[in-house]
Amino acid sequence: MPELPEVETVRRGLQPAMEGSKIVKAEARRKDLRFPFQKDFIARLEGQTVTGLGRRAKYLMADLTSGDVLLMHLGMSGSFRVLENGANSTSKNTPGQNTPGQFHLPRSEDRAHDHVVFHMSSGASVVFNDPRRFGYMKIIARNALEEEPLLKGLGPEPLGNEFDARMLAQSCHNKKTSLKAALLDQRVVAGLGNIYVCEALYRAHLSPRRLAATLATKKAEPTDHAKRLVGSIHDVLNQAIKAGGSSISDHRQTSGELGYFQHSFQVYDREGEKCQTARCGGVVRRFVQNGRSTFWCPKCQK
DNA sequence: CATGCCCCCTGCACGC
DNA sequence: TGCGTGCAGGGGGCAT
Repeated sequence: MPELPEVETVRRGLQPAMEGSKIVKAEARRKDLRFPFQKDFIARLEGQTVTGLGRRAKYLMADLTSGDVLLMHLGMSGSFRVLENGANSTSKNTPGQNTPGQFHLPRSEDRAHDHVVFHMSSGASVVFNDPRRFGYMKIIARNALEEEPLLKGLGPEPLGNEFDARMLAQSCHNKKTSLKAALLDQRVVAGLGNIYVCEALYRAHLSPRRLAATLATKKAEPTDHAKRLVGSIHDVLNQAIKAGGSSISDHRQTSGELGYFQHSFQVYDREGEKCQTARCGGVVRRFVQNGRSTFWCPKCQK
């Protein structure tokens, strides 16, 4: 599921359930996700109030009253869902349904691959589900965030103020890789993934095979290509966020609703289809680049 | 240092 | 129906 627009959609969905609420109980239902949970993972969560839920690149970051930050990554298949007034609710318990002090999900809501559950004082339960377990959670002291290896090398936010054509040209002018590989590199710009890189390159009419360095002049000044590309990245991300992200396979918003930006893909997963660019007449092709599928129109992306 | 490849894991679509 | 193969939104770790 999760590139920047999907993670941002998740953040907005979790905010009402988590911000300002206390984590009354936390459950880790296995010993690891991609990495083992820290030994004190549960202890550092229970009793803490979430004061804010932010996002950096594809990471969610929950600020806790203790001064810790809960870092969460969705990997390839991670998703959250919010169960309002779940069986953990202390104020709205149906008599006989729950033993006081116990925290259970309604039977019908307990699914395979539910690995982490936060029972919030609001009565909501926040459930992390991740079949492939490429996702992970890690608690970091806020004053140690700057040294955190997982975050350290991240480049600028693509929708942030520092990311512009000048900066993109600057970070690409010495690169020997393709434009596709450069945009997937989270140190160049943080938050794009395979779908949105394909879409942005298509919309900018730039070939994924083009050398990244061609975004800059010899003096590392941005070319028109760089300016066009930054515009396309902004456009595609903003449109996707507005659409609640993309639901390919089973990505859901936290409410369970589907995102719908997948219907707006112009090249991704459209191999063999006619190019949508006016008067192009090309056909969308697929090839493997750095081990990942690239979709593009060889006729109008140069 | 930069680059590219392998691999972690499960589920699903496809061809036979 | 069942089985084998390939592929999937990411990115850490390692060889080159």
